Amino acid sequence: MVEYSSPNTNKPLHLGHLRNNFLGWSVAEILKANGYEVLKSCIVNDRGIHICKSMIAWQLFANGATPQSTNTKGDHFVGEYYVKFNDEYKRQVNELTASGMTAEEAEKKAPVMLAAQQMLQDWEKGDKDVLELWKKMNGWVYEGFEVTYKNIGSDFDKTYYESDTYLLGKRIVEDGLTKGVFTKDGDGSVWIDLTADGLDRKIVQRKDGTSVYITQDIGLALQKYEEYKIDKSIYVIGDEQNYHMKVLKLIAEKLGLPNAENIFHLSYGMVELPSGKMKSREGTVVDADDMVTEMCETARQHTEALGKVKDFSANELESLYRTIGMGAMKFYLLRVDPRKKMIFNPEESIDFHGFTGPFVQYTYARIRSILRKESPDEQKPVSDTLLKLEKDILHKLEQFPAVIAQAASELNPSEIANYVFHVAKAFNTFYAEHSVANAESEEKKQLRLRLSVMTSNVLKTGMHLLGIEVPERM
RNA sequence: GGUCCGGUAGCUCAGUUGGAUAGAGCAUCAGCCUUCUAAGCUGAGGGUCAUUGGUUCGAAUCCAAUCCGGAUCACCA
Repeated sequence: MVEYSSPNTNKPLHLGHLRNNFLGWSVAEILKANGYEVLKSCIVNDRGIHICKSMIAWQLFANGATPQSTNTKGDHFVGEYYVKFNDEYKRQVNELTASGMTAEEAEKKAPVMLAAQQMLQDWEKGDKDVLELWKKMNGWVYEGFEVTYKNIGSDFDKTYYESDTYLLGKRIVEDGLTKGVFTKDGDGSVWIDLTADGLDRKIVQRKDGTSVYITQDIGLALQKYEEYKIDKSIYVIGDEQNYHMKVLKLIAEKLGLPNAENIFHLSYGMVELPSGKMKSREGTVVDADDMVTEMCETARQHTEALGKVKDFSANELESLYRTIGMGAMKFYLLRVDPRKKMIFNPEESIDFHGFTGPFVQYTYARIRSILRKESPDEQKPVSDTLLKLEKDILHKLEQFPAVIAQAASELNPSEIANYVFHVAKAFNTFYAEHSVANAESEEKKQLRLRLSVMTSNVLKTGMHLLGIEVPERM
């Protein structure tokens, strides 16, 4: 099982989430290509203090506004209130410190923060009004996410909701207490001591009895196993959570959960801006929806400038722009080693030349153009000698199965991206030097037609493993 | 401070089970469209592989130290 995406329902998706989504989807496909049975799953972090924050802000500032009334996409609408909460929180903290409170005290006593904490307790108690507001606002976010997921091609076989799994987590905490894995402090909070394993003491339940982040993860780990008896549980989660995942696995082992040793954290690096890390709360994020729109727009400009598809219908054009725009974006995010952090400079938009998605797509379209005019004839003899550039292509093509296996064993789609680029490069070099249609002999022509078919198949299959479509013409 | 990750061309990245002149793409410069799509092809310039020491016939790759950058160690998620 590959768990990926895992959004919070308090803000829209950004570029970092896109890396996660593309990576998770691609890893799942690569594993399938190696014969594994794969389930794609998603845990929606739909409850918790962060959700309450946007709910509080909506109550305070919205005056009943809705996504419909403001004509805003639902996830963006709710995200605005998450930002408003943090603005108000900062303002209140400043006010309190100005009146003589220490910063630490002010952060705990700010009225909006107290209100959010109270709301979380009310939520866990099942307060009717709180639950109703929660459902309403999450509903808005889901409507927004649905659009984004459809755009970027993310899909899931199973979606889990934290609001369903946290109770199982809390039950496991109870069990752990009786087993002596966890201990309760004087104030009622529950802890696990991992100092013997080189880590720290970690809280698993707050003194007010509400659950923390890791509580639901423990519950989910068990639930996944009980439902599907999975033998490998891959979590596609950012490397900022390395410690958290280490703790999760350790706790699972100490609790004796049946699948503890199958938990694997596919840790990927953050996408950073030249100015540093993206922060939702400070508005320094590259929004996922904006990014998609921009890429398709850039694809349109390039396509129009080249003027090769003037006979396309409006629908065909729209679909082509999406194919190229998304191809450029996915390839860009998947071509580097997932474990490494990467820097994205919004000033320099994603390239369409060189080591890019459109380069590979272009090579494919070029080959299809040849094959529309002529296809190999199985009856005719094939040249039995290979020129250097023909041999180069064949040599590359032969590596495909090994590359797929390698990508699977490393859970690394960049292996595929690099490979597919080199195949395309080899074909283009050949293409500039030799002609297929006007080959020196009929045998040569047959050979080259077959090479073309094989190359186009490898490119198409390889790109599919990255979640990228290839166009017949561009 | 503890733990973990990283530092390769102006920029973004490959290469790290030790092996020949360290590779791409972008950017710069010079060429290539009367024949299958120039989103392409060919070539040039550009590197003390952070630094120092060690192991080795041989180090970008292994070891140690140092410097620089980042993540994390929350009753946030």
